[in-house]
Amino acid sequence: MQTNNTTEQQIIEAARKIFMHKGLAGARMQDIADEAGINKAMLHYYYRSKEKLFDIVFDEAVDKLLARVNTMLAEDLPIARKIEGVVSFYITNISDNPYLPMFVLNEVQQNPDRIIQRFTHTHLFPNIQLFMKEMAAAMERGEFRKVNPLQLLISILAMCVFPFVAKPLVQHLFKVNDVQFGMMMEERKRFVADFVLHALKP
Amino acid sequence: MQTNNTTEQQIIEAARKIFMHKGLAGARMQDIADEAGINKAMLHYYYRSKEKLFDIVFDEAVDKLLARVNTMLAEDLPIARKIEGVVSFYITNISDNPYLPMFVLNEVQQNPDRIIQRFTHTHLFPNIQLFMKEMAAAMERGEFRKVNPLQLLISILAMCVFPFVAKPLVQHLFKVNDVQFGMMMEERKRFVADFVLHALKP
DNA sequence: GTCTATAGGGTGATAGAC
DNA sequence: GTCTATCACCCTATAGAC
Repeated sequence: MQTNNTTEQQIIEAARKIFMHKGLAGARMQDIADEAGINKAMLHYYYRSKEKLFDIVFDEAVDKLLARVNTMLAEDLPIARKIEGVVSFYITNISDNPYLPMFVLNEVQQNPDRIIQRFTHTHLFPNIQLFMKEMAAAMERGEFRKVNPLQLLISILAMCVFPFVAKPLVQHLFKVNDVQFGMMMEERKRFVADFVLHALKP
Repeated sequence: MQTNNTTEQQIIEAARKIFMHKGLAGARMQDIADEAGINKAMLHYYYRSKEKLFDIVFDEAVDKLLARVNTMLAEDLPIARKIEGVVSFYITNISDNPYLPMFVLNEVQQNPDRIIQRFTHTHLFPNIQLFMKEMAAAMERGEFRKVNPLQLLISILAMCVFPFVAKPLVQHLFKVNDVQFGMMMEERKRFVADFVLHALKP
């Protein structure tokens, strides 16, 4: 049982790496087996099918992407601090898994039904609505300039996520290696927070 | 020759639709043949292989995505007007082809080398650099608040492109149908331009 | 130019020895 | 639990009749 647990974990890690880079359609069971250093038959022994293995990796990815940001969204902070917190948490989170957003967005497009179930299961949506209401309230108080809260939310998300989705393009066009890209994203935490707060100044 | 031309075009249009939605790995030659209403063998008769057919569709997509924005980047306008123009052109352009950015970004990640050749062929990069220089100059004049021009450029791009990349998610989470999404993107042109210009106020 | 039939190779999944 | 061998199917690509 002790090796069992390890092998299972090795398979999941290998599957995560392969699926993340190649997607469901592009990934091969042989690739995953090679990456895990085991036989192809073992994959089916532990996880019945490619589809099941993918579901596990995908669900895990969505949870990882949202869990920490979700808690930050619910915290009791002044709205400006909360924006800074969400931006910082989100960029940190994705920096640890740079291929995660592209992976999720791509597979959502391929199979929208899957995500409907998954995203509904997490308690994300209430917290997003809370966040939007707090921003709307700050506008009413005159603390923020009045803008469409949904457009604002999408913009904040966009500025955090997009650089990673476009990572290969950014790296090529502006000749930045992985280390430099990491530094750019670290700098970006302050940039995005400042950018948003300036844009919302009355 | 007259039917020849038509069939060729039908194939390209079918290939574009299928490749856009399913990607290179996910698309099947049978899908494209069905979509074009012809036989599978015809695809190979007109375009030797799946790869060649894909290359044509992909190159065409990149050109479409960049051509109009590229000219706008080079125009002689005050920087604030140019930002408004770029944002408006870009959102209009993508609205006509909502799956285009996801398609390009996804395939760039799968095969970075392909894009290196393609993006270099267009004259995009000089115009991007011009745009960044003009923004930097506006900062020097005190017309704009001083920020990192590269971070700024990525942010503008992000706010234009990301909504389309995340379209299925946005539509589900906020219960917007295709018509409403179209209206949101129309509204977004002004939102993004205002947001950026406010964020850059000294 | 357009079709049917099929080659040739790969892929997910399973059977069965150890 | 782990491996080899193999099945059954699917996919790209081509040959060849019309």
